[in-house]
Amino acid sequence: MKRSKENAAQTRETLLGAALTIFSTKGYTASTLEDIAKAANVTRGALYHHFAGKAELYNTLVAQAAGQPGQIVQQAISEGGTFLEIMRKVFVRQIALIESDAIYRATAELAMFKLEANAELEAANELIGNGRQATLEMLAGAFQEGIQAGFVRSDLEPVEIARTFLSLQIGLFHVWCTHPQAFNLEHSANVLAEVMVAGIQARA
Amino acid sequence: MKRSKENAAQTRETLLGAALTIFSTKGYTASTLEDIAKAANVTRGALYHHFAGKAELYNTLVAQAAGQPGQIVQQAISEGGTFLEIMRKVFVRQIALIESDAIYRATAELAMFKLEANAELEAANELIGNGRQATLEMLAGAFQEGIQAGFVRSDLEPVEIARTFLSLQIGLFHVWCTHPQAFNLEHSANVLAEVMVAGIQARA
DNA sequence: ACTTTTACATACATCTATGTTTGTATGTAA
DNA sequence: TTACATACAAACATAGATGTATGTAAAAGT
Repeated sequence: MKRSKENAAQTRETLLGAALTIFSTKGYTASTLEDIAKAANVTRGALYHHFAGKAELYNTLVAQAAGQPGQIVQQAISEGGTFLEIMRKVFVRQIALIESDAIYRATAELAMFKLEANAELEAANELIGNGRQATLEMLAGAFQEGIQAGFVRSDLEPVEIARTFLSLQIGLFHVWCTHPQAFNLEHSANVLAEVMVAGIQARA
Repeated sequence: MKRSKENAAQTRETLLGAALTIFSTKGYTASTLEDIAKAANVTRGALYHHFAGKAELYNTLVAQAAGQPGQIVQQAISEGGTFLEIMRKVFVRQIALIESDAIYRATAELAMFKLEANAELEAANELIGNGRQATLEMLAGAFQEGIQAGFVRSDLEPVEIARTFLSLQIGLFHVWCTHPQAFNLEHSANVLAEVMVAGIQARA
């Protein structure tokens, strides 16, 4: 039984992973610190050594995941291209993130759809809210430019279009979370992007 | 202190209402039967007399709310009209249901976005899943007809369009639940419906 | 080589929710 | 009007989760 510094860091990571697994399986509230410790092959003593409690575990997980969507939008915008290309790119990459990164996916599902009201978790919720707000504003800015450049129909407010975009994404994620085996996420994402783009582009 | 039959039925209703309120406020798992009983001005004895436990309270609530979305779709389709009219109608009525019926809204929010994993609640989840499946199929059928009638572009599969429709609705509901004060639900719903319809209709 | 932390395990004390049981007043029916 | 059922309240017994306090071996610093 070694307990070097690197070993301790590993234990910490293992605990975080175990926490995510247990949270996803049993839900946050019903998850016991004993469950998590056992899944990480340590005792609650180790858990309390690394984290103040259950809330800190959760907040740490969310902090790792939040911000990624915003980064995608920022990155796609900075890469340039026509407006509609950017939109598709963002949509596709968000979906790719969900499909490829199991940790992000589980965290997002947990935080967005599987979390009951909890005063202790305000910090994480605020983080998520801020991230979404930032994403919304970046998207709205992009739509604004798209309108001025003549790519996007001008009868809709940019913010509303951005909200449509976000809603579509979140809704698809939700539907897929509830019935993952019912359809192919990537395929549906392409259809949604297609419909969305067709719906907002300026008519010839 | 009367305890006639009618009075007992009233107590039962009060308990259900209190349960929804407490569930919405504290989340299902963290809600205590003591909390619920207290909110209904009775003791846990009364609660256990009317319901087997917490799960039965929840299942009863969901049973009351599930099926309403499907009814809206069915109703709108049976009323006839052009395809795009039907689509708008469904979208608007769903949103209206959410805005006008506080009990439905709270139940839906609870069941869709605020419920942690729980084996006891499978019955309710299945109910919801079946309802959504039925809605999806009805919508897909409508889209199929819309395509054949030439209203809807023919390069998309009906089921995928239906999923787009559902995702948009659910996503908007979710975004609104997390930031109810940030925007006007009805207004955004109209924009989404507009974008959606523009995105799927056959090009001239 | 000695001391001091670190990284945990173990044990304990407290609290809270649950389910059940028992008690009782009132309504209802024979 | 008497007998029983209903609708609850109150008390209890149990289990499980939390936080903390203590113990301990190995690692890290001196």
